Amino acid sequence: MPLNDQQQARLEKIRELRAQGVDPYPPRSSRTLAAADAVTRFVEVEPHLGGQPDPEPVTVAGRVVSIRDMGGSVFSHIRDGSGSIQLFLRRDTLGAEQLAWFKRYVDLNDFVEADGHLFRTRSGEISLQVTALRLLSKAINPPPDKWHGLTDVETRYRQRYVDLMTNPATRQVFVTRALVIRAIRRYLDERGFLEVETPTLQPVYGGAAARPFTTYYHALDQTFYLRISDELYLKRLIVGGYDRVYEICKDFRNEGIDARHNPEFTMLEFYVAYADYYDIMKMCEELIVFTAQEALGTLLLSWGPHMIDLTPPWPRISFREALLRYTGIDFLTVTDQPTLYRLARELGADVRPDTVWPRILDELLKTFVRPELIQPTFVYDYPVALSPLAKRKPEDPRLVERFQLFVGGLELANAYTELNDPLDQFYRFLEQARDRMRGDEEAMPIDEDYINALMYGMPPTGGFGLGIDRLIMLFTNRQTIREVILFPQLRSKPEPLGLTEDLQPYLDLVPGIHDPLAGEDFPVEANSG
RNA sequence: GGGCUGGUAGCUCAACUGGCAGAGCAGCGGACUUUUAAUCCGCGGGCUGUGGGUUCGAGUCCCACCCGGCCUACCA
Repeated sequence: MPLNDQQQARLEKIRELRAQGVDPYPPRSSRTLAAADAVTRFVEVEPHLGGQPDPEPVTVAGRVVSIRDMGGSVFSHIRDGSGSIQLFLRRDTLGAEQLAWFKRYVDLNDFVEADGHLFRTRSGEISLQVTALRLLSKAINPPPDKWHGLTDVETRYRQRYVDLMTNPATRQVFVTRALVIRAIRRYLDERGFLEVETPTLQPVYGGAAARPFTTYYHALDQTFYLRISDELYLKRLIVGGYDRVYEICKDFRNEGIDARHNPEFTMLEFYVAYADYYDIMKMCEELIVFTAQEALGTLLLSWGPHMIDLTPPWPRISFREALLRYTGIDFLTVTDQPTLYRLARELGADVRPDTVWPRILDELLKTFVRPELIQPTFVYDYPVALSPLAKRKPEDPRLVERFQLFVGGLELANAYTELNDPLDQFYRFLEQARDRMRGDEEAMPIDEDYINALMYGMPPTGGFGLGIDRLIMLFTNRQTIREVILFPQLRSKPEPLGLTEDLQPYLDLVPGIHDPLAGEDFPVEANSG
């Protein structure tokens, strides 16, 4: 597929510029003010100017995002990271030759810098009366539709750079994302937490129920796994004597991709010695409220058709009550699988005759409870079989001290009083091993070293995990996790963009290259992105 | 994995029951010295996702495949 007419025209302009001795990609800019700062400056000095342009020369720079050619004058907006400013290129000011040069060689998407004087146009827009203009970087690809922007979802994800340069809303999502993560760090740092880094490549995976990605470590001649969780490492650090640790990291789960799941996602986990799950619940509430205030400045969130109010305290409902309320089933009295299965089927839950008892409970929670929990809600005290790393409730060993936070129908956080009894932990691992033998690929393998760590003694500890991506979804009102991940996972395209072939005729435009390699018959292979 | 749905110009989208593949923006040429999606005149631009098939004739119908989206399943 050859380059299109617009790309060819722009490459020809590069050829002409090179021939004129103009570098289309100079190494430096001499910008003196960001676009937004230039506007601010003019607002400040304007009262003293008596309607005249600011006599102080300034230089602004940015991407050309619009050009309106009026003949003897041209209006053009340029945009940098701070914002945008209008350039006014006037034949009388710039000179006929420079104006013609601009019209001939500058296209949308190019980066330019302009010297000139700030002033206000008749229609009231603060602009730069341009006295000189230089090309900073020549763009070969034109921008998408100036009014609709780029809307094709696939292209938006595959070529996120185009999405970002076109759609301000997309840029804002990732600004919010950064603010959220910054606020989380601040909250934890101010409370004496130690930020740590634990292995991404793990010889034994654990801390969650999921299929891992597998890789091979040549130097060690051994199979490794990309972490599905950092939980077991962080608790080793509690054993080691740190009282408060946290890590924000990518976890990897080799599972389906949908609106709430990306195989590679960002998780916050923190652990607090001498705390239990009630303490953690309180911190969870504080952390999310703090983060919303810092990143959004409000506790009221639009979420699809709903308004979510994060004002604490958030309601707490036990797993048992929740199930009772939304399904009428009391799981503490329905302890046999066949009866639970029958009741679940009567409610219309998608369970099979061989679905094990705890999985049916989980299915009921997901189907009937979770979608109802739009306002922030803690569900607590889970059945032990669903939670192999959580401590049992002393007054009822069928339950564990665990809670999950649901907001907007999303499972946002998961926490428990950590199981620190090495023998009980060993027993839970054995149960997992049994499930594994029965074909549950997601059951955890036994981690002997972790048991060994617990055998050295771990203080009573509360632990917490938060899905950062889902929190960002909630804060930015995005219903798809892909919208809050810069480069979400997509299947590779079978045919590449074709640039490897198409660009070869233009290699002579690279300065200093006398032997362009293009004539050599090397295989045309490219990443498809 | 299953169901539904989509892929047409650089971008956003049309094209009835199978009958000459179109528009807007962008581009190219021209006019215009305060515009704001500038305006006006003119002109180019297509492997209709890929490969087969049916037909006098396929963007349209059939089959297979590729890549998306939604739902579902899986994801304690």
